[in-house]
Amino acid sequence: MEEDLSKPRNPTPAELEILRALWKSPGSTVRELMESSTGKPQGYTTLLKMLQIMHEKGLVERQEDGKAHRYSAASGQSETRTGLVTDLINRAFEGAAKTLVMHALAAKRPSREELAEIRKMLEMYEERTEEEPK
Amino acid sequence: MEEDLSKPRNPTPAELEILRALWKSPGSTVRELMESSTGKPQGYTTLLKMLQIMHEKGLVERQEDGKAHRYSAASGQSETRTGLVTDLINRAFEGAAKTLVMHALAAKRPSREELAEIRKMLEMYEERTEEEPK
DNA sequence: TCCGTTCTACGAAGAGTTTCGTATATTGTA
DNA sequence: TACAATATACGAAACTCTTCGTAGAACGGA
Repeated sequence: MEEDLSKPRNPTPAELEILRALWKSPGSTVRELMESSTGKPQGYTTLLKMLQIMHEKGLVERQEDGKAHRYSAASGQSETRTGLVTDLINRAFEGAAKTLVMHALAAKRPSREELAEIRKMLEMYEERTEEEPK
Repeated sequence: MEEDLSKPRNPTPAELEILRALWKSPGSTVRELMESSTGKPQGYTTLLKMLQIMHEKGLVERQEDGKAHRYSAASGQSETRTGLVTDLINRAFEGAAKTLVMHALAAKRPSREELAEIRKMLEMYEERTEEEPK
């Protein structure tokens, strides 16, 4: 099968786990990621192999540092999150963000403060949507 | 590996596609699903095999109808959606529904009407959250 | 220089997902 | 009854994801 290098695909669960660590500590070596890992313990070569594959896929960038490599996420956390949400909205919510939002609220019951923040964002979008009727 | 039949796992992408058809037309036969399929064309036995596997996993129920089987989703659309959203919130948003909601709005720009509906839901949750401070 | 440490590279195994070919049973009809 | 159509069951191939063992290169200290 061909590889599509034009746009980065959404990360798999294990890849996302690694990206989370890289967003927190960009420019980490494999060893550093190993030692700061909080998830389930992985072998060193397992993590290395994942990073090699992610590099082939274009999910991470790396630079040499002595004999080791330092890895960073190729896309920002926000972009990646948007990609994941978009995929889920399309696959499970027929493209309707509204429906996903309703289920998110039902699933996680945000605190009063969080609800207020969401409402603030919402009002911002309401104003903006009025101006651009596309 | 052991099978966990206690709670239904989240469906895979191909499984979700089938579930969407079953929520729309419960009690469908394989042939009916084949013919009403809008996605990419699948072979008959491919779809049949998927349904057999989903039956083993407990994702669908089936009843005999003559020599054929009629399939229905084992869980409702809403439950399944909540499961998928919960998984994504945990894996990519550190458990914060608020952050996912913000990205969903950014990704799909809901219409003015949808925004108003979301805000209405939000206000409902704000009231309820006030009453139950857990 | 030699040895131990630490790194990358490579290959492959195991699990899960998705696809489909083939075999077999059942039904309805001429 | 015999045939054609249509159904399920079964097994395996192709693909992806995840894990890790082994090999070999590079570095630093005794």
